[in-house]
Amino acid sequence: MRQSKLFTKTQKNPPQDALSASHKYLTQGGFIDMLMAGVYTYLPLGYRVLNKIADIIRAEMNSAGGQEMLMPTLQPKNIWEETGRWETLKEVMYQFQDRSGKETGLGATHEEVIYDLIRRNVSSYKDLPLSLYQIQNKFRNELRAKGGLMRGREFMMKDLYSFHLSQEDLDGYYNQMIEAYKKVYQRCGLEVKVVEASGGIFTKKYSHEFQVIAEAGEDNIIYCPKCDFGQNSEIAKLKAGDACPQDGESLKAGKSIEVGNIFQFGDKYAKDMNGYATTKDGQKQPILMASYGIGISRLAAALVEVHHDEKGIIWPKSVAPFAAHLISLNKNETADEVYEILIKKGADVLYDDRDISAGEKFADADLIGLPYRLVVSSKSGDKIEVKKRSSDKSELVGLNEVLKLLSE
RNA sequence: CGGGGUGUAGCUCAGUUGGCUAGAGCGCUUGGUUUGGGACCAAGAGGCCGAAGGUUCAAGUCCUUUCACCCCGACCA
Repeated sequence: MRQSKLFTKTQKNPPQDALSASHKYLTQGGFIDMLMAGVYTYLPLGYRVLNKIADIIRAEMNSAGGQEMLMPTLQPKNIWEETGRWETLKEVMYQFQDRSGKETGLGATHEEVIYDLIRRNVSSYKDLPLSLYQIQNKFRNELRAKGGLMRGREFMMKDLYSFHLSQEDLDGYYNQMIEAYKKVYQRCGLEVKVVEASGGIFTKKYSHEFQVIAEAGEDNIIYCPKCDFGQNSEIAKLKAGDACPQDGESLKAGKSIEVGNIFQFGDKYAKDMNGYATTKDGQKQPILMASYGIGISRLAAALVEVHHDEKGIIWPKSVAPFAAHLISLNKNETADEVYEILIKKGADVLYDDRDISAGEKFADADLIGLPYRLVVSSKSGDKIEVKKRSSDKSELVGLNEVLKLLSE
């Protein structure tokens, strides 16, 4: 991508009322654009990040047996009435009448939709267990949207639902998903705590949250600084200073960002929505369900909260919108040639070919935060100056080495 | 929804006790000089001062209403 053709430009002045690092840098760098409070356009750079995250999630969900599909956002009242959630969720769900007067809602979550699908399509133990997911925008009428992508009214989410005929089977898959989630965050470059939490108004059963320690977070947790153990302060029986039940380390208290939440519904939906399947020996058994969510747009915000400095974002390689930022200085044609070669070799490069001063290019590169900065100028001769965004040191290397670096 | 704050150019903001044709920096356009950390010169374009109503000879400025955004709280798959 040539930066001269890139839709967005960076802003020299960050939006004044943006306080969190992610809100500030994502806006300033041209990753997102606010349409209304809590509702954002994902601009080309931002959408690339979300897609990188989504691809990692897809890979891990698929290898855990998940099948991707896409459910409707527009939903009828009747299925929500079956579970009583049309009423209990009315604060957070966008509900309205269409022009014929029919009560309709926008999807805040999809248990009702998917369970309706399951009860009509699953009738035998042979069809189970089953794991289905989607990546889609969710709508929640938050009392107060805040922090850019941190808490939106429309936001991108991966939601997976699993179905089982026995609690043992469900437990096993639930634990498998915890491991899959850990892999997702690890691959995205985030360190998470697996936090015990309440099921809220949605389930009486226990649930787990995946929390990233960050000052900008809205949650308070007790956590182990060494392992991934944690408890949400809402339900925590342990205190800071107590010994971690996993490794005995002294626990800490801190603010965190919830980037994932999983929980078991057990047979609630089977009872509310009449979902049963026949077992091998002809018995009718309730189809158990568990839900697993990852807020993708919030995850992107959390990444920025954790990976930034005073100049801008420092994207981990796996989720960066491009692998490298190629910069041409001193109006030389070599940079053009280098760009063409890199593109031909399949490298994922943003090329700053604009006719502006060096300082401006460096400042933009720091703000946008691609993992590698490649400078081609009269000074570098036939070499390329490579600098990691996370480091101050640079070195001159040949084109082949650059290609090797980018393909790692 | 309670508390606090802000709406003036694309962005960040200034605008005095109401007073002439509403300003700056950045960005944008044109021309030129520059080119390793947000360069410089010159000439331009760009505003119903968030909206509606009111007070006044006169409103960006005062009053009322309303809309929007931010922050704290409450809330929160």
